[in-house]
Amino acid sequence: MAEDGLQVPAASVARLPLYLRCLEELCANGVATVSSSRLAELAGVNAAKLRKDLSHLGSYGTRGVGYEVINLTHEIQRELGLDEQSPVIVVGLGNLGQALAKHGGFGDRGFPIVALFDVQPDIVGMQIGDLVVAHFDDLAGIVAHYKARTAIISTPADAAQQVTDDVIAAGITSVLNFAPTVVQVGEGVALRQVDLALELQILSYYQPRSDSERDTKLRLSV
Amino acid sequence: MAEDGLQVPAASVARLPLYLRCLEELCANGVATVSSSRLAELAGVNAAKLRKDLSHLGSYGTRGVGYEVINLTHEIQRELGLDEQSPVIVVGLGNLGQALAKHGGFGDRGFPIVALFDVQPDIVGMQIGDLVVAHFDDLAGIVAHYKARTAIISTPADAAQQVTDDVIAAGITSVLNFAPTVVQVGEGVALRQVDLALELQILSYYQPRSDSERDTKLRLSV
DNA sequence: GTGCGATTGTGAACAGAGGCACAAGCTTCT
DNA sequence: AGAAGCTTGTGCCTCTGTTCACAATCGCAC
Repeated sequence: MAEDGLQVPAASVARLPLYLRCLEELCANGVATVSSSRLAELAGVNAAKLRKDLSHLGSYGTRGVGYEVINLTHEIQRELGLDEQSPVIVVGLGNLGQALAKHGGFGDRGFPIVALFDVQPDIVGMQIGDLVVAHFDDLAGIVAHYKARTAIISTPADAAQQVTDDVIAAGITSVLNFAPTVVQVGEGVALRQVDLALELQILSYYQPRSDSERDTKLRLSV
Repeated sequence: MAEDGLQVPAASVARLPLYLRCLEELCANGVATVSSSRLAELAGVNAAKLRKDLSHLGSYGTRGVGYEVINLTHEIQRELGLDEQSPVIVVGLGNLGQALAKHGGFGDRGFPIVALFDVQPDIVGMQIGDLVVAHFDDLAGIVAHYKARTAIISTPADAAQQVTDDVIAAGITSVLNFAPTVVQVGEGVALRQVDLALELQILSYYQPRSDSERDTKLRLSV
């Protein structure tokens, strides 16, 4: 089975980029072949789970040997649709937005940031890295010009939904939302939400505590 | 059942802060009471799931009426251990680290940033917001002084594991890792990992594509 | 006080993800 | 060529998480 994924489970999809990152590191170290157990160790997951994840995109391992690093890298990239560069825009250039715009990790991984947008007069026109912040009113033309399909939203919470609607109207089909609010998108648009403060609050629960009526609660998060 | 959670499922714990954020918004708008269906709508989840999540921390709703916003807010905060402030340190003040240090969202939610660390000579001594970047060598004393228990790691990938080990040795029990690498922590230390580029790669999979042998793949992410 | 409409809390069915364990298959050594 | 030793791919079982559907319970009106 698992000919050519009719469907890769969401949980597997979320781990594929992780494997990819590990493979790239192995490649940089000149490793040509890797076993599932070794790769699983690097990724911090169970070896059987890793093999099952990889099996969803076909049989690219060799029994008795392992996986060819370069080959597997390419197969994961293909499955994820990372064969070609995917231009990204950033909307909202406060502290976080500026950091994201300057962050090299996106361009390195096939997501070059091609345009920045804001509405604040003191931010529009500002140079950040190689780019100059454009006004959000000019969104549609610029998105079309660069054929950008992905938007990073790092606006204040109260603007996020309107901005999301606008970028989708301009042709964006993937949205990564950093604004601390839930945004809604229609069919055919992919969405992921990241809230930094939320992560700390989740961690808080797993802090060893003895204050409350609870005894001890030490557990590892995932 | 669900007297006082012997154990709240991890999936529920991860959603509680989300509900909290929605409740705070309702509170700011002067709403006193909310039904599970309304709150679920705001949080973008199923109403039954929300009720089950809340049931893990006791029965704080009123049948026929709903939940008292203020009361529920407090109960979730208590369950998550957010009753008191939890000081946070940031290690690694590159672009992302600086943005996180200046980001107001942490302090507002009970996680005041009390110290910043780096090792680069041109960064140590720099003023960021109200704080001056300390040298990582001074970690132990400063962590002890502020009784900090949470660390945000935003160093380069190759330094992340060593830094993690060091902050844990200094008394940190919760780690939020932004470095693009998997770090290991021992028993009794809570860990969450956030990789921004990884999020874009996951989104990439759900982009409508027709290039490959795959037909159409439009699905909503969660 | 009784009845009615609304909403919670939860049992039970269902779906998805995780992990063990082993057969299948490759490579190497003799 | 045959045997031995790995490692993959996967069937099967378990466990966690999700969703439905409904009884229990509340406030309110009359």
